Amino acid sequence: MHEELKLDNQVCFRLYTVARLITQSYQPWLSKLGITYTQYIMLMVLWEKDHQPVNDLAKRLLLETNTVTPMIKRMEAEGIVRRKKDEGDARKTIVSLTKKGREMEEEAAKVPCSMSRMLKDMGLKEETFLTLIPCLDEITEKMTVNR
Amino acid sequence: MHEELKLDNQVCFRLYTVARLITQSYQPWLSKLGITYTQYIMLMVLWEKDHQPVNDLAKRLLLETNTVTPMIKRMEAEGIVRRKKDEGDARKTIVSLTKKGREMEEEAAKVPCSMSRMLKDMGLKEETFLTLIPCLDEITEKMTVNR
DNA sequence: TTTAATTAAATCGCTTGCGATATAAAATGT
DNA sequence: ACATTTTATATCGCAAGCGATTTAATTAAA
Repeated sequence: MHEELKLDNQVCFRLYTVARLITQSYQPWLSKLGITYTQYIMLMVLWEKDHQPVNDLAKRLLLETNTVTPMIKRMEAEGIVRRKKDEGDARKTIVSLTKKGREMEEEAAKVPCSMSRMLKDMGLKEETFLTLIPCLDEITEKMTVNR
Repeated sequence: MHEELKLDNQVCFRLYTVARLITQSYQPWLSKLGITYTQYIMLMVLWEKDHQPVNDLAKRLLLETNTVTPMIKRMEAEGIVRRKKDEGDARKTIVSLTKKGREMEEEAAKVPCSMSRMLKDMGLKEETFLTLIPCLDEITEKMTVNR
């Protein structure tokens, strides 16, 4: 048996699992809003700064445009965002929030608090998450230097 | 602006990002083996213990059977595993490694070492990952008590 | 200025991941 | 024995996620 191939020795499997578990636990609240987790983080980006080209949105979320374009189109179909060609540079597609998309921010603002309470009720301490942050940021930074 | 909705304040986004980035960085080696990351962890489970029902594999990876069944079928089509109904309990499908699947372990055993070196070359310290492990394990444990 | 290279989006094909549901076998209850 | 419930797997439909390629617009180069 190759010790290095044991699942229990894999950090990546742990990250993969925790990311899925946490994302799943957002669903009860997000489904009330009628959005997915990925759409939720996309909206966060737009609530912070409206009217951005697809490329900037993709860069911010560290996703490829071939993930973002179809996603934005689904959100457009839901009436959450609008797509319009940039007048200065016709290659760019500018994504903007609709009234509906802007108004969702109020409801969405309750989600982080609900999540915190739920995690706390499960017996998870804030400290556990605070320990993760600098490590995750370091990994992200080192793995994205050339982008 | 709702402070709690800023992307930079989201632990979950960090987890989601790092999990994707690390998984992606496995690809150069895994594509040589002709498998995906999820297939790689599935193989790890089978290399540890061959001949397991779909349900046990799913439980071990904390996935649903509706994710595992199609995946196993693709691996079967690749000639890596074999599926056979359990003789004692006809509800169960037992998944076993083929000769090809077993032989892949030798090549796969080189992957963790290559990954470690690559991460090190990026300037990431072993310590960063070791800090993550207990936190991730605690989260996984607390989030899966009722399964 | 015409050509070549770069950039921005979009399209295609395929694998995951998961909620919901279906099917069949086994276990349990009456 | 027969109906009910539980368990194990599979199927369906849809949203990501991403490698590879395409298309169109802009920029740089010759």
